Amino acid sequence: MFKKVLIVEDFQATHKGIVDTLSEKLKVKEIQEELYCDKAFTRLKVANANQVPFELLITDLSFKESHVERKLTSGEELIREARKLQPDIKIIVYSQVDNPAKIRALFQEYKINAYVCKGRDESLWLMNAVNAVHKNTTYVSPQINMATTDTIFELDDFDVQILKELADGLTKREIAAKFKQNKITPNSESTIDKRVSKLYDEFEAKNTTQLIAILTKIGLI
Amino acid sequence: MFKKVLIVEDFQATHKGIVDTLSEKLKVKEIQEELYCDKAFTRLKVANANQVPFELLITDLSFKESHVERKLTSGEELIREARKLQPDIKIIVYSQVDNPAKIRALFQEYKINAYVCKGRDESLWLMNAVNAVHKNTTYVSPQINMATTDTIFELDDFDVQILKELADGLTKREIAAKFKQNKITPNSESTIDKRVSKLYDEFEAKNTTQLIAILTKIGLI
DNA sequence: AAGTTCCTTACAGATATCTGTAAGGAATTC
DNA sequence: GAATTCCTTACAGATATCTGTAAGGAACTT
Repeated sequence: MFKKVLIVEDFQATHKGIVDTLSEKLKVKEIQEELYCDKAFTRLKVANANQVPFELLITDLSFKESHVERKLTSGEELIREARKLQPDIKIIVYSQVDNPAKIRALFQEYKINAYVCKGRDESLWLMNAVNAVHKNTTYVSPQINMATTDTIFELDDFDVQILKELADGLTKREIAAKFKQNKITPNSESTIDKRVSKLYDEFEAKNTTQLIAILTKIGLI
Repeated sequence: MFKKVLIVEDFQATHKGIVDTLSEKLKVKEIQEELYCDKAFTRLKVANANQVPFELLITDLSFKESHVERKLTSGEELIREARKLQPDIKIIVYSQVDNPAKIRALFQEYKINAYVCKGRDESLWLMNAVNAVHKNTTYVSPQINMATTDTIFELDDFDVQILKELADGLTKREIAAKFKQNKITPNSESTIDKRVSKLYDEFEAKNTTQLIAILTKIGLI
């Protein structure tokens, strides 16, 4: 079993539950906890420099703002930096996000090793996740239906960029102009029209407003 | 101090933290826990019928779906029913929501007694909340800025109804027709135009798309 | 090299949005 | 009861959206 684990999570009350699971049931010896991404990353760096690196990182995705100034403001940023620093570290994400597309993106983009969704029976899933990751396999807690086909649309960067500008209130004409200015191609109003229309089909939206509402709700933009 | 408290929260790992705070620091004797709103409500009813009612209810707002069929699917519904059953029970909401408008609505609509936002130092805030409620005052954890004026716009039911239809992809013309059919007044396309335009000013949106994006993000629709 | 497919772009016509102006009715003030 | 204010509604003109068609270019197939 893992010997040295770092837990990063800003819900203090949740720490105890995780630590209990790890120490009592999984007999992990050294468990460190952090409330802030920046501090957590510092710990990773120090441990690495001292050649006693962490083997497993368990982190949430969202962290509330605070008076403390932060460089890393989200779990995703922490994961990205952790991967850069220590490519072989195991990473379990532990969050309330239950959107398959988002979770799939975490596996693809950051090569996370497991995803555990907060909720009932979470300690069981966390145990399963740790065991699976220790055996070099991946794990996703069971209530996430990764097989759902209705949300696997790949939004490429270009689409996301358009959608964010639309959500920001820009017209398609303005977006085209902005893209031209920023040398982003393609950049004709027509192409942007076409791209967005294609998204209507994929997400069964009738117009831009509904499309943005749908994507905002499932957290893709 | 309170003697009999019910905690309703579907994040199992969080239970331990809350229970520790209540039992060790606040010396609460009887603490019961539930993962489901329905079961929690049953407990309230039984305790009430047996004339040993709970004095304090601490509940989350959002509960993940599960295979168990549910009547009460959210903390808000549980709170509403609890208030009906036992008007004098103290209620502390413990959730990750940090939107002042939403929290204000909880105090107004359901007469909750305190609101604690999940996050760093939450156990301290929870203690403060319990103490305050015990003294018959209200409490809101400090990182929530209830004084912010930029989110206190009162969206009346009519506005919300329009916004939901827009987010559903209906055109304003269709909304007007639907309102006429359902005998909802006012119902002219023009009035709907005007209402939405007024919301642009309030939320600093340039068009419908941005307005819906803003309101969806802060969770008002 | 010709054919196919896919993407980008232009353009055009039908709808929808947004922003005014203006008129009428209800409630309130004076 | 006249004046004021607020809300609803109609209408009109300028933009923006949405949906086609069509042309040209790049990449790939045959």
